[in-house]
Amino acid sequence: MDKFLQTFARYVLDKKLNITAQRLTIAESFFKSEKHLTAEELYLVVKNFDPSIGQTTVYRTLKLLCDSGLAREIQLGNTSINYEKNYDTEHHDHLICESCGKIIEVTDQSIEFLQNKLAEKHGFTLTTHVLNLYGLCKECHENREHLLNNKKKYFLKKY
Amino acid sequence: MDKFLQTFARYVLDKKLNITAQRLTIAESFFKSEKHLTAEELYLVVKNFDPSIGQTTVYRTLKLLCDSGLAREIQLGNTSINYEKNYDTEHHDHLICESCGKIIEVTDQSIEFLQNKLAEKHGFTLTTHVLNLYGLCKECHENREHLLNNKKKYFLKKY
DNA sequence: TTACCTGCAAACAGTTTGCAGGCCG
DNA sequence: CGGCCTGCAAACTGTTTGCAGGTAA
Repeated sequence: MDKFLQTFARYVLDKKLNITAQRLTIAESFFKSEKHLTAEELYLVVKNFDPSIGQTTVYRTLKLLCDSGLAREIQLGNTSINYEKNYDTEHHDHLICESCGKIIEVTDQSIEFLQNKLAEKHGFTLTTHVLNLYGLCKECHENREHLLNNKKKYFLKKY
Repeated sequence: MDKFLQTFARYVLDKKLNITAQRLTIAESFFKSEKHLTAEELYLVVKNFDPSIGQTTVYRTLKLLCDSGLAREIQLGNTSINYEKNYDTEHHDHLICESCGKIIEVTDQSIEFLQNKLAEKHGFTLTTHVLNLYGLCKECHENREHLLNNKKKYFLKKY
């Protein structure tokens, strides 16, 4: 973890920018977090540490983290931007439960391989990709069985 | 095309809503369009037909079209929501050029198959998925060759 | 000292909502 | 006629920007 802070610090210095308490606090909170946070969510976490930090600075620091390659923007819902760690980890895809919001990260080499082949076929040079699979997780699927039954009844009545 | 208008009209009536000139104009413009429009873009098209239509109505009608299953929201860039036709077409993935913005629609059965297997492995029941491949199209890749060379020089100088 | 950094408030873009009047059926 | 529909303006959300004062090096 400190390793990432150091990487971040080095990047900041390289760009002739300053290392500040705010930037370190925000970066550290980001590295510590387990989830895909939005700027808003990270702001709330950071504010617990140091209530004087404003959200503007969180936005700006997240942008810095992305520039440095340590973070990455991802699109999960249609609402706002989530930020994901982008170091020390393979690229991964997401299984997203539309009911409880749970997100499972997965990697699948054979899918990656086919994606590359597909891009090649169309003359594309890939830089990145997004694969989100939306649906219901096992638990939610079971809980919703009765809802589905209701829907079935509705259709039967209708036709 | 008229077929889709009729489907839309039937859906509207089914929901005990009214068929109005605005809704028909907006739906027709949407069906005619070849691209993935945003609400804003569709509004501009519609305004050519009938300048009295407001964007609020475009938003509301697009929502109706989604409810009816004839349209679908998709995320392409990080900015706004694009709407895509969702009828009479297979599901398709997108190859997106980050330079010129060109979008190529593709389908790949073997990738779909692997996605389903992946979801199954995690107990997920899929409803939909998003696969966007970002990169450079052939033309842009070639045009950017010299830019890449400049970057290389930069790195060599630095290390 | 000098340029960068920060928090605040204001601006902004995309989208949604409240409302008064209008139209469909 | 009654409830749905519309356009307008205003509200809202997430994000960015201008600015005056503060801080790193």
